[in-house]
Amino acid sequence: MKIATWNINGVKARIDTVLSWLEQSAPDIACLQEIKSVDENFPREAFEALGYNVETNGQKGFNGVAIFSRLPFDEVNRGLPGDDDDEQARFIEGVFSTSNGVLRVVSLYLPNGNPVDSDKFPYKLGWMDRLDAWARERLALEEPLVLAGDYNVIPMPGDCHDPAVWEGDALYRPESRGAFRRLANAGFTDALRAVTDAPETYTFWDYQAGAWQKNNGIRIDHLMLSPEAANRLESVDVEKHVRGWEKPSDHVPVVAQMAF
DNA sequence: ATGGTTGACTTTCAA
Repeated sequence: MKIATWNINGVKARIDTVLSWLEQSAPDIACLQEIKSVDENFPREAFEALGYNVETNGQKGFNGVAIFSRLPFDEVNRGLPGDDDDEQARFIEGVFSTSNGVLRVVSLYLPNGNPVDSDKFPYKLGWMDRLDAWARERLALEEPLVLAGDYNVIPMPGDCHDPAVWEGDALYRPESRGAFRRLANAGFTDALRAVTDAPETYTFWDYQAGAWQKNNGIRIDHLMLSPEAANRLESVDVEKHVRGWEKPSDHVPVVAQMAF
C-alpha cells in the first residue's frame, strides 16, 4: 500500500496536476494540504472518477486538508481537539480496515508560525502541544497510525540548503524543532529518516528567487509513524520531479510504501 | 537587488 502526503497549494489551481499525479503515482491513500477550498466547492467528482473515496476539512480561502483513499472510510474525524475556539481547518483523520487490521491516517497542515513576534508563533506552538497530546492518546491504542502532512518544521540542519538563513524563522526555531522531537520521542518514526540519512532531501522549494533552480529547498513534509506502522514501512520516495512540472505546487509528494 | 512568486480574492494577506 502506498500512502502519500502532498501540500498542493490550492485545489482549484492544481486540479489537473493532482489528477495527473494520481494516475502516475497511484497512491492508495493520499493526504493533501492547503486545498484552499470549502467542502461544498471541492471538486470531489473528478477524484472519485479515478476510484477514490474523498473526505475534506476545508475553509474559505486558506488552509484545508483532505484524504483520498481507495479503501472506504470506516470513520472520519475533523479538527484537532484541544481548543474549541480554533476555527482553522488543518486536521482530518480517516480510519480504514485493511487485510492486516485497522489503519489510521491523519492529514495535517501545521501552522507556519511566522512572523515569530506575532500571535501566529504561539498559535503554532499551541497547535503542536495539542497534536502531541492527541497523538499520545492514539499511541495507547497500539494501532498502525500515520501522521502525514506539512509540519512547517525543518527538523535538522541537513534538512535545509543553508541553515544560517533560517535562524530565527518559525520553521527552524528551537521551540518548533523541540516540539517536533517531543512528538518523535513519544514513539513516532520519521519515515524518511528511517530509511536514509541523505542530506538535501527536500520537499519544498519557494516560488521566489529561483529557489528550485538553485536547489534552495527545505524538508518540512513528513510521515510520522506509530510503532505498529513503522514496522510495516518498506520504502519512502520523495517525488522531486513533480516540482519541475508545469504549474507546480511549491511542495512535492512524499510517498511511503507500506506492507498492508 | 531590502527584491523575488503564487493563490485566493478584493484589496491585501498568507506562504
